[in-house]
Amino acid sequence: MVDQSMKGFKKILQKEGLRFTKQRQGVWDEIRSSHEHRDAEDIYMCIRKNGVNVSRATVYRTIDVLVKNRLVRKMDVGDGRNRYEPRLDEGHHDHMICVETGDIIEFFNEDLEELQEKIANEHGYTIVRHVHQLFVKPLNK
Amino acid sequence: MVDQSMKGFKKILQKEGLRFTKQRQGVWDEIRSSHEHRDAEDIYMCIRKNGVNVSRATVYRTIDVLVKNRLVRKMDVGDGRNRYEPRLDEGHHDHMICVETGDIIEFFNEDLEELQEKIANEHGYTIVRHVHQLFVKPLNK
DNA sequence: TTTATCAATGAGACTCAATCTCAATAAGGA
DNA sequence: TCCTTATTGAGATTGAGTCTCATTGATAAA
Repeated sequence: MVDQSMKGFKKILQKEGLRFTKQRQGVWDEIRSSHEHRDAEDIYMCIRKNGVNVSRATVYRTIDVLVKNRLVRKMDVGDGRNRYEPRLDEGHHDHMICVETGDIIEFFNEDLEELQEKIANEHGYTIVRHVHQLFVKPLNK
Repeated sequence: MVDQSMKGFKKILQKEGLRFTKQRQGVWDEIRSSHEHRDAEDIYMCIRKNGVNVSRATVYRTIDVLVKNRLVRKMDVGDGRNRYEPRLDEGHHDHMICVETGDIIEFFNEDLEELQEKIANEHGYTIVRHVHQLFVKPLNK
């Protein structure tokens, strides 16, 4: 099986006029390896644990490229540290954040997406991107 | 006409066991004076321009009290600086941010609110608060 | 009024995620 | 191999926001 997402990464580097280095590979490998919503420090530490020598600067720089090219999604959870998740082929979703446990639950609702666009249109705009986070607590208690 | 919102502010300070001082009054007066979405530095500078001697520390501390007691709404626009707007009696709304001009447009849609709660319920949660921002661009061009 | 008590303030130190600098290093083409 | 140019990384810097603590101010008790 061909490593499709690494191919896509190489294509993006090429498009951006950037070289393929083991540091950049390390960053993308690490982010791809998990569907969790992780912060830059966590990603940085894990790459080093895997034996790839990399600096924080390079991690941030590479993440910027990945975010720009939609291989990674950046999310601001409101605690000062951005979180990152790979955008493989699952399609769009938003997040629900449990205020009691910190759990992050993904959700997607087509009606919601349509309604948002409709609201923007009514104001003379079209949506470029959106941030939608529900801070929630469990129902049963 | 009685100054209703200043009364509310005094009541809140009392409830929190805090004294009514001219610095705190200055912060609330300044935020109340405009419906714009301003950052702390802007609010701080304006208070000083109005002749009230206050420090950044006091501005931040007072804003915290106001946010906690829902007299002020804190919003993270994603550029590192939080914005604040007074919560007078207009009720809830979300924001649309124009990526071309930086304009912030307020909107409210009942269906959207209901749909969100429904989605949370389906996952076994209830909404405590939510962040919903549409980053948009003008339709006509 | 005097004294005691405790909250409030503010200047500046500090935090911490993220960005920037720039000398050293590595990649890739000829 | 040599050469050019991008990349890297250690550490400095930034900037919003928070914290410290000595001083000030308000209130209460006597």
